[in-house]
Formats: sequence, C-alpha cells, structure tokens
Amino acid sequence: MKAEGVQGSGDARLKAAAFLAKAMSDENRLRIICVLANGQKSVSEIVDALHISQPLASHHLKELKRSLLVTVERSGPFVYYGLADKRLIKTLAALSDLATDLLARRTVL
Amino acid sequence: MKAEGVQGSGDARLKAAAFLAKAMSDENRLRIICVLANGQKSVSEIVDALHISQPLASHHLKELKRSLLVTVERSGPFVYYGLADKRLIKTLAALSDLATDLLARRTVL
DNA sequence: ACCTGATATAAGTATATGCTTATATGTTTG
DNA sequence: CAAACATATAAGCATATACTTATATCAGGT
Repeated sequence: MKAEGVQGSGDARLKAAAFLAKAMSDENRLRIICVLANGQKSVSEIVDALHISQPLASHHLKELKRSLLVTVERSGPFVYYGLADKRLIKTLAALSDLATDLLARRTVL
Repeated sequence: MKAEGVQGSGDARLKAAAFLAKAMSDENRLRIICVLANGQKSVSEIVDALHISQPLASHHLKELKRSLLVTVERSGPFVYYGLADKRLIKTLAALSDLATDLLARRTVL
C-alpha cells in the first residue's frame, strides 16, 4: 500500500519542482524577483529597474503570476506586484550559489 | 568603483542561476537526478528506472552534462553518470517544497 | 572478423518561449 | 468627454526544446 502523507506523490512533487524551476529559468524573471525582494513594485518601477520594454515586463509578470510566484494588487492606475513567498529569495540564492560554483569549477578545470 | 569580490557580478550570478533552473525545469531530468542521488548509474539503469526510451534518456543526460550537473565515467561498454554536486539534492528538495506549497495554497483559495 | 549489447547521434516534428512593434484597455484629471 | 498615463494584449518572428524513429558508434565475447 501507498503511504503518501500530506506532501503528495513524489511524481507530483517533481512535477511541481519542474514547474517552479521553469518559472525561474529566465534571467529577466529572476531580476524581477530580485527587485520585488525589496517590497511591492509597480510595473513601471520594474520597467525602469530592469531597462526592458513595458510589454516584455508585462509578459514576464504574467508568467510569474501564472506560476504563482507573485501577487498582484491594483491601486488606482498602478498594478503592484509582490513576491508570493519570501522563500523565493532563499531559493534563488541557493540556485545562484550552486550554479556559480559549478561554473567556476568548470572554468578552473 | 565596483567591488565584486570572488562571486562575480550579480548579473553573472543571475545568469548562472537561470541556467541551472533551466537545466532543472524538466521532470525527466529531475527524475534522473533523483535516481543518481543513490549513486552512479549506467544509462540502461536510468532507462529502466524512468521507463523512458534510451535516446530520450541520452538526450537528457547530454543536457545535464552540458549544464554541468552530472559527471560521466566510462567503464567497459557502460557509461556511468553521477551527480556533480550533492547540493543538487537539497536544492531540488527546496524547489519541490516551495512549489508544492505554492500549488497547495492556490488549490485552497 | 562477427555478433551482441550499450550508448550516442541524426532527422524530423510539434510545441513553447522570448522578444519586438503596434494596439487596446483601464484609470485619473482637466 | 478628452487627453494623458499605466498596463495589458495581439500579432509576428526566431529560436529552442522535448520527443519519436531510425541509424550510427563503440566495446566485449566467441
């Protein structure tokens, strides 16, 4: 018999992890996450911070929203995006540390 | 002036993180990582464990190698793949935990 | 050398994704 | 309502990627 507990099947967990990794697999999206780490930001603030076009920012924000990584809140003409979970920052840091090490190791060899 | 230290520019760090996330954005590759968590495995062992075709396994192993996530070692007719860094397991677990929570939260709301 | 098993590559297809330019929607203010 | 600003969507293009089927390479045994 199967005893899955609360966390769902290993299959579902891997699927979810792949989904999250995909959402984090674009540099512009990671830059957005970094900006949002300092609190909610409007689209235009994000555009200014990243130096990308407004439609491109909108596109990535839509993707981040679809992947549940960000929250959306409208206030007047502005739309404020924020991180859905603070652990995103830690997770991003872990990815970054590991990736940097892997690359550095390769450069040396 | 810029004081970057040993870890490279934030830009390079994000690029590296995006690269790693992309490598981890496929469920079959995550399944391979899970299998390799128990030690080196040959291609056919991986094929048997995942129930995927041999060329597909080879394709993903090539991608994992290109992304520096796995080591390759030939022994006779067999090619053994292993994890390049044990932190991959922890990182995958972190991704999985966070992703599962995000999805669960959404399901509830 | 030949055969068998293990792995890699090639070719082809379908789909997805990142980006740009142009346009639409929505909100506030005069 | 019109004008101005903030954001979203549409259309189009180029590239990447996951997968399948078929074939090639490579190593070991007879």
